[in-house]
Amino acid sequence: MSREQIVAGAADMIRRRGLNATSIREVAKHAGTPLGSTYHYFPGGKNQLATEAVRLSAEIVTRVLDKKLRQGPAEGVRAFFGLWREVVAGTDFQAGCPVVAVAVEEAAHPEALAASAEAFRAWSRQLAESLEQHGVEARRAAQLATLVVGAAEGAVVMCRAQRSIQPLDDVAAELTALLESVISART
Amino acid sequence: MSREQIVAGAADMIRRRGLNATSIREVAKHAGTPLGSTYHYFPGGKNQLATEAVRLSAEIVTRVLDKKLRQGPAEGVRAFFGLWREVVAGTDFQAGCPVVAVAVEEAAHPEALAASAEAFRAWSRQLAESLEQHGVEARRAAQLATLVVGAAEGAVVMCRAQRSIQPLDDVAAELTALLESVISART
DNA sequence: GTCTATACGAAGATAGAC
DNA sequence: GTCTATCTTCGTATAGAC
Repeated sequence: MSREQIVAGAADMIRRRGLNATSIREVAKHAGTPLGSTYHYFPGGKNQLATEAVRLSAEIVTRVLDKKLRQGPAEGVRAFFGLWREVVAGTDFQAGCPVVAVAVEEAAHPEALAASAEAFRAWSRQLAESLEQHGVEARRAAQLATLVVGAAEGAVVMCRAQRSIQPLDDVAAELTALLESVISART
Repeated sequence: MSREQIVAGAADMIRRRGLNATSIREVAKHAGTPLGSTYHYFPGGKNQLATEAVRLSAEIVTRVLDKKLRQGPAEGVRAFFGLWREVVAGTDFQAGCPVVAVAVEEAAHPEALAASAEAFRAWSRQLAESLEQHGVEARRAAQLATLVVGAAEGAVVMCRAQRSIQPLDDVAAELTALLESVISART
């Protein structure tokens, strides 16, 4: 089983149960590799594994965003919400965002926390740049981008707790409307 | 040490480290009570303690909201963001929302998860009712209320990861502006 | 380089002495 | 009713046989 599959498995477990409930033992078992091998690939232990899991998850979202934002910020935001909707609904409300899970449980894994911060920053910046390219003033674009990322992440948490997709859909509806009005005003 | 202080201590540890990293042992030590006593007061074990911690935290916010919303939805939203700002900034980005922590780590604590869902629902409903009373149509009011709660919670997570209060302030600025425009349009 | 076996600590929970 | 002592399980991590 390849190294990246171990990381992907770890990311999946983290987004479902959280970081602390994800043991390296279980990650190894899930990947079909012995415990010792896992430590051979990840000498940094749990910290390293969590960090790479966050980075991998962040990159997947970044790539989708990068592609969709070429069709404009509205399309990018739609895709961003679509991604989270798929994760939450596709796992029967079992999974959320691994970046959030790591950020909430911080503590003994500083590098993983830094990777979380970087993920949020990367997504926000992508959205903000796209908004700027469509005429939104820089400060406002940054604010709106943060709002989109924060609201989506918060809505994912609410959806899982309430076992309903409605929070995500509600938030997506409000934000797409808001962004459309902001962009059309500047066009 | 009173029963409620044990719960308050647990809530504080949960919002800092997360649910799984909060052991009953440490909660007991922090409260100055022996481990056995804690199980005497909370025979349901960790599930019960987590559930009560979430409910207590939820009620504190509910009470503030209830009071501030009498001065209108804008004032309520301002207070809501103010609360979270105080928690995040006042702990040097160490603490977040215990309701989110429990929702993200789900797993073996179904009652605690249900309490989280109830907390989100209660806050949203309070905000939605206030918006309705100020002329916002019911469906829209519910959407906006969900947006406020979700965005605040997501921003809290981002603030902790990035060790910056900016996400919360950005989101608050956007949402207060949005709500003002919605309300003034209906007045 | 891969994996087995194990060291060591801490978790949830309980039994039972006071 | 209060607390000490302990049971059992599982966590991270490593030593060292193949």
